[in-house]
Amino acid sequence: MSIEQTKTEVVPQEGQPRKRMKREDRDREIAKAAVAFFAEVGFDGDTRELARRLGVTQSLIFRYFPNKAALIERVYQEVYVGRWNPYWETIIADRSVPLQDRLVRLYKDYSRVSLTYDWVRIFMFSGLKGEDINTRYLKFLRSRILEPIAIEVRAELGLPTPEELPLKMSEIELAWGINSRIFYLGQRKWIFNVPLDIELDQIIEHTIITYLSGAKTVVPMLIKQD
Amino acid sequence: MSIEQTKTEVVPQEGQPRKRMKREDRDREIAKAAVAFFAEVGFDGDTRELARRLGVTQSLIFRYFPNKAALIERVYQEVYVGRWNPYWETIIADRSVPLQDRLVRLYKDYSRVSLTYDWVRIFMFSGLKGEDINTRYLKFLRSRILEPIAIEVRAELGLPTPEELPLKMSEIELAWGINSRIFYLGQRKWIFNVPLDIELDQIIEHTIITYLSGAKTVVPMLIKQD
DNA sequence: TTTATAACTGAACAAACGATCAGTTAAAAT
DNA sequence: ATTTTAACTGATCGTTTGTTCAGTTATAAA
Repeated sequence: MSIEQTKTEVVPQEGQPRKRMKREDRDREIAKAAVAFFAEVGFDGDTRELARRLGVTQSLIFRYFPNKAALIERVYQEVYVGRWNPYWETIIADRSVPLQDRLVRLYKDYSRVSLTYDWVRIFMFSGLKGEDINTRYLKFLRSRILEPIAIEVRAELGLPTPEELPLKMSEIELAWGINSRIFYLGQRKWIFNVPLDIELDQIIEHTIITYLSGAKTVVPMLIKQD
Repeated sequence: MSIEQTKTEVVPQEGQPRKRMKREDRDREIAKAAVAFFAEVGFDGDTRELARRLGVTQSLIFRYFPNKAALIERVYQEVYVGRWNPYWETIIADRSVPLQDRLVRLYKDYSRVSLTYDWVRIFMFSGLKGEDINTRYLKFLRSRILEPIAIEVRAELGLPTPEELPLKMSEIELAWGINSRIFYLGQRKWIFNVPLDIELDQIIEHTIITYLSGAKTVVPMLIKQD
C-alpha cells in the first residue's frame, strides 16, 4: 500500500496556455493549492507565495475568497469533510469476517487518507491554532470507529453486549490506542522526519494483533471495575 | 499523578516591584516566559506581546537575545535538553523489579515531563517548523529508551540476547507503540481539546499491559522472520 | 551625597503582510 | 466583425513585524 497523495487537479498546460479558467475550475484549483501550501508552511503562509505557486497574482485569490480566513475554512472542508469514507464504518460490523481481518482492513484503508502529508500536517496546524474542527472530528471518529470497535471486541470475547452492560470509558480508551499508534506513524514520517523502519502494512498488522491480544487480557478485567 | 498544573506563565510581581533585575535573573525570566508564550501561540508569536506579558518593553528582549531566532533556540534548549532525566535510562535495566513494574514506573515519570502543555506544544511547533532537533530527540529516545525496552522484552520471554541475535526493526517498532500512545494523550489534552476519559495512571498501566501482552504474542514470531 | 555602571525605555525604520480597487484583456455572445 | 461579459492584473494602502539606537534612570560603589 502507498500513502502518496492523489493529484487530480488540472495542471497548467505548457503547450496550450489557457490563461483564464471558468470560475468553478479556478476555485477548485486555488483550494487545492491552498491545501498543499498551508500543509507545508502552516496557516501563516502568505498569500503572495501561494499566488506565485498558482501562477496568478495575489489579488486574484481575494476575488475568489473574501479573506484569508475563508480560504482556510475551505481547506478544512477539503481535508476533514471531503476525505471521510463512510465505508470504514461498515467494515467494522461485518461479522462474517474475523475481527482481526476487519480491523486490519479498516486501518489499512483509513491510513491511505489520514497518513498523507497534507492530512497529518493540516490536522496539527489547525489543532495548534485552536480550531474546534479537530475536537469535532475526533468526537466523530470516536462514535463512528472506536465505540464500534469496542463493541466488536465484547462480542469477540463472549462478553456482555453494551445493552446488557454499557461500554466503560476505559474500553474506548483502549481503542484509542490503535489510532494513536497509526497517527504517530504519520507524524514521524511527515513532521519529525524519522522514517519508518518496516513496511506500513506490517506495522498495522502488529498494531491490531497487539491491541486484540491486550484487549483479551485487559477488557475482562475492566468491565468488572467501578 | 496529574498533568493539570503544568501551564506555566510568568506574571509581573505586583507586591514586589523589583523593576531592574540582575542580568542572569532577567535572562532566565525571559527564557521561561518565551517557553510559555511560544507554546501557546507558536513561534510566530510577536515579541511585543511577549514583552507585555513580562511587563517590560519589547526592545529589552533584544538586549538579552541578538534576534528572535536565538530566543527560539534557547526555548529548544530549555525544553529538550533541560528536561531529560537520565534516571529513566536506569529504571529499565533494573532486573530486580518485574518488567511490567519497571515500564509503568518509567512512563509514569516520563509523562510528568513530556505530557505538559509546554512540552507537547513546543514539540509540535518545532517539528512543523522543520527543525532537526525533533529528529535528534527521537533518535536519542530510540537508543536510550526503546532499544533497552526491546532488549528487556527478549530477556522476559526467554528469547536470544541481542548479542546472539540482533534486534529486529520490528521489535523496536513495537516499542514505539508505547510512546505513540503516551504522546497522543498529551496531544488530545493540550492540542485537540479532547479530555481523557479515565485517569492517566490507569491508561499507562493498560498501555504497558497491552504492550507486554502483545509482545508475548508477536515478538517470538518476529525474530523468526527475514 | 555623588559618581559610575548597566538595566531599561521610547521612538523610529524597513520589510512583509492582508486587503482594496480602478483598469485591462481574453473569451463568449451577438 | 463587433459588443458584452467576466477573469485577471498592477499599483497602492494601512497594519504588523523584527530590529536598532540614542537617551533615561534605578542601583550600587565611591
